[in-house]
Amino acid sequence: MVRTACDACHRRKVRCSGGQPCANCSQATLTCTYHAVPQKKGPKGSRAKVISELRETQRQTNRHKIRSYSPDSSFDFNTSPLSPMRRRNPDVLSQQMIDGCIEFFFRHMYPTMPILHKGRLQEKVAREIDQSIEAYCLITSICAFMMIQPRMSLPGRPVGVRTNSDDLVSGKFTTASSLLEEVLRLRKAIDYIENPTLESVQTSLFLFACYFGLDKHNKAWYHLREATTLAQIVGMQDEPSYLSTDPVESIMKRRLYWLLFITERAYALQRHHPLTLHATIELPNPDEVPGDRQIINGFLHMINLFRPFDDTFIGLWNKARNDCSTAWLAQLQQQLSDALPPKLNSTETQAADIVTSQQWLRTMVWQLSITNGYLSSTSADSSMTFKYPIEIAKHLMADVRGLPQQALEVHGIGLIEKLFDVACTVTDVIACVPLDSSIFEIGPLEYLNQFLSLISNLRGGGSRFLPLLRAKISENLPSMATPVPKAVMPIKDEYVDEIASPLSTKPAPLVHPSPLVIRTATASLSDPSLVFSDISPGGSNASTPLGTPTVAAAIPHSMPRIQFDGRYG
DNA sequence: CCCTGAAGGGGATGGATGTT
DNA sequence: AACATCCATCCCCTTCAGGG
Repeated sequence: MVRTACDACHRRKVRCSGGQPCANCSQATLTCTYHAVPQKKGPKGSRAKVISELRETQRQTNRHKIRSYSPDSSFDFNTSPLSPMRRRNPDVLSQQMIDGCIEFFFRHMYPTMPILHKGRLQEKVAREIDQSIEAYCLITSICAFMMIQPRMSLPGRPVGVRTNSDDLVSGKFTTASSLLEEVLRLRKAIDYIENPTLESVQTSLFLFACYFGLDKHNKAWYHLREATTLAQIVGMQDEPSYLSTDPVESIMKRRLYWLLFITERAYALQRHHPLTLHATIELPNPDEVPGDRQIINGFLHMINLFRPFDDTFIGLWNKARNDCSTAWLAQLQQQLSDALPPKLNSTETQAADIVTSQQWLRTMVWQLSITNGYLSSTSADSSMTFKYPIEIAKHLMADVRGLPQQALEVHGIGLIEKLFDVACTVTDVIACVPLDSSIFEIGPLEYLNQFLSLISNLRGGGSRFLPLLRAKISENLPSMATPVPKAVMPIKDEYVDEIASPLSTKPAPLVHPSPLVIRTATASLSDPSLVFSDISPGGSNASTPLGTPTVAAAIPHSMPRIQFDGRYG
């Protein structure tokens, strides 16, 4: 018996002589390949999977038999002539799903991730998916990422009948998990680390995005670092590497590098991680792809925003150094203001991310300022005063108000987390800084109400962040009468397909603020660094085009870890 | 119709691995 | 260590298409 049969012999179920080419392939003039990936052997998961499966199907068919007798037509799929090990499992990744996911990606995600060419990707699906494990992994990881988008429906499932939101959610998340597992399994079989391609980098980025969305931040960071490391192995940080490749690929590669650049910086801020990528190559050109002008302009704005958050800032942020100054911080705030033109030349979707990121980054700089004791109540530069976050909140609300809800929702949990970060900072300011309320046309508390209202209305985060924000507010501002925003719409379930949502009329469970123990800032204002040292001096949300990282960071570090709802963890 | 060869279903066998 | 379970290989056999 041969150790591994070649792909053709496996498919033909004939004895394989081994070797290259094997006797059968040689006789049949076939290309003899050994691409098939052996599956892991031995039992996995719960015991007696097959038996329980059989039992379950028998139970179901027995029940059906009573009512009607119909020929079973559910086994006519999956006739693709692939070796069984590489064969797509149509239950998990059907053609329909691939098409649906690609369509969704280019309709909703492309403006924030303009790193794939639609035609090329479709060609890859048609030609390469069965031939190349790299291509298969890329497409599968894209589909997994689409599956965790709040607005994405599960392709191929009848929407409506018998689908309640829980089914849909768990269906989508189960699908996403299977797809992720599939990618990781297949990747083990190829030496993508020693011989990475552009696809490897893209796949790692999508894996990061998936785990980010699933709130699994160790895995997320691992894959982000994998993406940046592979990018460096491929040489993406060197300008000359963009000359030799095919023009379309070169364009997408350049954009990918900059997307990684932005993403890494946002994540570094949120999670106190170091940077690996720097601005070493030319920026993308807005005019190189017809129709992409606006999108790339928006993309350039994002790059501009994150560019100042270099090793120096991150070093200070992570307390690896301490040589900052008032002037430098004030200049950084100025840079953030200058990074954007008065009128954004971008899509609305991007504008949502850009303005939120800008205000969020200002909040980060402000936090660094206060942590290092550089703020003063009398500074002429408002960015160096204690009340600055209230100004930030005001701007943010003004910027966001003009945008359609959808433009905000597309960014998923990431954007909501940024909003949450800013709101938390504002809460702390209101709690700790004596405010002369006459200065503000609208009271700062009103901004908090607006944040609550906004977050509760956005799909994809309300149920995770709203209770946290409520808890934070009631802990720090007990005087603020139950800060329930007026006209709160029922929080729509984050993952309910929009078509299906009219059917699931049950208002999503309003999560009550759990009895969180938030350590309140108790020190006096005479020592501002103490006051705010436990307000996320680092851990806030960053906005990432992928959605921004997370909550826990924005919460005082001493706070116990919170189970949000256990569904995804 | 028969002959031939390919396809592929069924299943024996055995290796690998998780569970007890 | 014994056992259960899953997976891969490949033999055996039936089916079927194409040529005569």
